[in-house]
Formats: sequence, C-alpha cells, structure tokens
Amino acid sequence: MSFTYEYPRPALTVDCVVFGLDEDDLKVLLVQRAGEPFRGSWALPGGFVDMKETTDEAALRELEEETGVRNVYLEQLYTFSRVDRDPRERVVSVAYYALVKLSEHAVRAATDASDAAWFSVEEATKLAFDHDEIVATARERLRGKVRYQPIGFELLPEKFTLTQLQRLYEIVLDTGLDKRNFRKKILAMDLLRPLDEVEKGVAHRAARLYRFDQRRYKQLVKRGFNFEL
Amino acid sequence: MSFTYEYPRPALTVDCVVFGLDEDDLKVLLVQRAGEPFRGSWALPGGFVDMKETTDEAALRELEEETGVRNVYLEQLYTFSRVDRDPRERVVSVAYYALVKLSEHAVRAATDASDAAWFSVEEATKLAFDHDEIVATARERLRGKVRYQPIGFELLPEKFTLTQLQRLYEIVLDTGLDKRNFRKKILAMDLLRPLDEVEKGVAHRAARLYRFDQRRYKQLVKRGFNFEL
DNA sequence: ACAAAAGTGTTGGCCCTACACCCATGA
DNA sequence: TCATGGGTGTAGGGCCAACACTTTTGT
Repeated sequence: MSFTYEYPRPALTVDCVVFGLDEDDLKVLLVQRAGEPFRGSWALPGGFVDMKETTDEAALRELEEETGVRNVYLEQLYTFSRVDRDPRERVVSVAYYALVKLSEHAVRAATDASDAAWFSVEEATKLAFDHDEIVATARERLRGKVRYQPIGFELLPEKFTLTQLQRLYEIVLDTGLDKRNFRKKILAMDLLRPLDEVEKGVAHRAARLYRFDQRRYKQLVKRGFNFEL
Repeated sequence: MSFTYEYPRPALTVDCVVFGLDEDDLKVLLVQRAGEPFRGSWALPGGFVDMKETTDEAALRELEEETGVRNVYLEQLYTFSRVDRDPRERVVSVAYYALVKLSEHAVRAATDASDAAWFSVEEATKLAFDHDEIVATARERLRGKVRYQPIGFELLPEKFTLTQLQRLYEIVLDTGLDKRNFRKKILAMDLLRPLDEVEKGVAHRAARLYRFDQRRYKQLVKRGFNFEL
C-alpha cells in the first residue's frame, strides 16, 4: 500500500526525553539504535506519528513500546525541524519530556529498540540525530519549570523524605540549598502531608516520610496560590 | 507532479499569533479565509511548511506573504495535533507567536488571504479550526514570559514613556500596578536609557522618553542578572 | 486658571539569608 | 560509643507594598 500527495510532506515523529532521579544524578532513558542511520548509537525513544493519534498519544505509545515505561508525567517540549536533522529525508520531530519515578521503572528491552538503559544526563552525549540538542533543551525546561510548578515530585517515590526532596532541587537546579531554609519554605506551603512513617534501612536516625498533597495543591491554586521554589 | 510514500503522513503547517499593543488593548492580527473550510471566518495567518525550510522560516514567510509583517520577535509556541482539528484531512500545526510594534506595522491585504486586520484579543473569538485555543495558549505564554524576559519592549515603539511601559504590563498581566513602585523597580534594573527627549502632542506635561538598552541587558545577563517583573 | 498626567520618598512589615548545635538510630 | 544524617530557631537586612502631593504643560 502507498500514499500519494500533491505536495511533498515531511515525515512527522515524536521523541521523548525521559528523566529519572538517582541518589545523586539526573538520568535520561536512551535506546540503542538497531538500524541505520546511527546504528549502535544511543538515541531518544521515539518514532512516527500515526494518522489516528495526537502527538501526545504517539509519545506515550512509543515510550511504552520501546522502553516499557508508562503512566508518567509527560509534557510537550519543542518541535525540531532543521532540514538536515535526519540524513535520510526530511523529518520534523515533536519532542516531549517525561518525568518518572526511577525506582518504579525498571527498564525492559523491547522489540524495535535493541536495548534501553538509563544514563547520567552528563554522559548522555554524542547521541543520534540532533538528540543532544533535544536533551539540552529538555534540561533547561526542567530547570526552569521545577521552580514554579510542583512537578519535581514526579521524580520521587510517593513517600519521600525532605532530604530527598532537597537533593532533587539541588540536582536539577545545580546549586546548593540551605537545609533549614528549604524545610521552612516547603513546609510553609502546606503541600506536604507528613506520614506516621519513617524511612527504612538506614544506619542512622530515620527520616520522616512525606507525601505530596495533590488535592490540597489544586485547592490552593484556585485561591490564587503560586508554587515557587 | 505528485509524491508517494509508504505510510500516510499528516500535513504540516505553521500558524502565527501576532500580538500588537494599542493604547489600551492587546491586539491580534487575523486574516479572513477566502476558501473552504471556514470560508469568511477569521483565522491565524499560516500555511504549509515547505521541504526546504524550518518551521521558523515557514512562519516568517507565511507572515510576510499573508500580512506583509516582517522583522518581528518570533517564538515557537506549541504544536497542535488534534486528529480532527482540520475537517479535510490530518493536519499538524506548529504554532508561533510574534510581538510587533503596532505603530510600525500598518496591515496590508495580501494575495492568498482576502483580508488582514487587527482585533482586540477579547474579540478574537470563533476563529477557524482550533485557533481560539491557539490564541488562548499564546496569551498564557505571553503573560508568563513577559515577567521574566524583557520581551515586552517588542510591543512598544523604540522610544517610549514609563507610563506606556507600565500600561503594557498592566494589559498583558491583567492587573493594576503601583506607579512609584513600578518606576523604582524598572529603573533600578538599569536597562532603560533615558533620552533627552519627551513625547509630543499631549495636552499636559510631556513625559520623558526612554529606550531599552539591549546591549546593557546582554552584559548584565552574562553577570548573572535575572530580569523579573 | 484649570485640567491632565508626570514625577517623586518614606515607612513598616515580611521574607529571605546566614548560621551551629543537639538528637536519634543502627552498627 | 561512635558515626551518620535528622531535625530545629533566631536575628539582621533587603525588598516590597502602600500611600499623596507637587510640578509641568497645553488649552
């Protein structure tokens, strides 16, 4: 079967920058390319947009097909359209970024990508196509957005300690934060529900666990509240 | 001539939300559709992306072809991909927004749009396709961005008064601002060059004119300065 | 002289920053 | 008992918000 048009059309793809958070590193999920071009290179998961799905749907679908990852925070990033970004033919790609709870997303190898693995964002370089640029753009967006939207929680387990949360901001913003000031500020927002539970398996005093209160956040937003840092 | 592909492809277009600023209104530049669908409706300027141009280039080209507007601040906004957003066939559109100095952009009618005109953003409703949604998205982006990037100046003449600048922020942010505090803050940034010139043709004390100092801004950014509000 | 907008300072309160020690726990 | 991170309060300074009157100019 084939399809004929009066004018030529670029191919349309999606690419996903999937971020995860390690003890002390921001990570990106990459797949190794099985075919040409860039065979063997690491690349962002992604693929062609079908005629009956939105680009959002395509991104979610490709993500699951290529990496097994699903049920994640996903947001459109930017559309990349350099004429020669794919050496074969004209391909325009709508890029997305996703935030996942690393602990809950063990990676699985999948059919149309020979392998998938987590890389420290710093090491994720020399990627196929213009994917280095896409990753850089996603990092900037994340850095910008994490300060005024409570999306960081998407990178943490449901239950987390304040130290974990602080580490997250330090890693993403690439800066040090004062422990007492951080705690004061974040607790003052009244968005974290303290649990009657502490972390386990540590060789020192166990920290209290908290949960992000999505419901409360939405209430506060309606009343004009603005999350910030 | 025709073009054949193994798999079907969505058509790819660009659409531009062009903002201008009136005495007391944010305006959008629209074109009236000459053909079906939505014949006679007002719509955003835009059109198909050629094979040898980026989407940025396509946006600039269409803008000039359809409205005569050129040499503007342009930024990619979002890619809209609802499957039925165009009743004829699958069309994915990369939306942009532009900021222009209204005074310097008299509108001209053009070939493939029967007419072009400025509308108050509030009146720009019932547009063709999903253009209402695109305009709404652009407004939100502008509101968000104007506070932490000095892009507002793109909407003003080269030489402007502090009152004009304040009006700009009041209109875009949809809020009132204190005159003394506004002046203190904006002048303290040291981004405005006072001119030895005043506005003309007003029936009261004439206000001093200022110019945005782009060079100075870039210097300050290098030293870690952050524009804000 | 009057109408209209330009231009200008001070104060109080809040929030942010800087900073160091004791506590609880497991090994 | 020791090592490790958990948890906590205060004081000073800077920044922001609130607020009203005088000046200039054209009609």
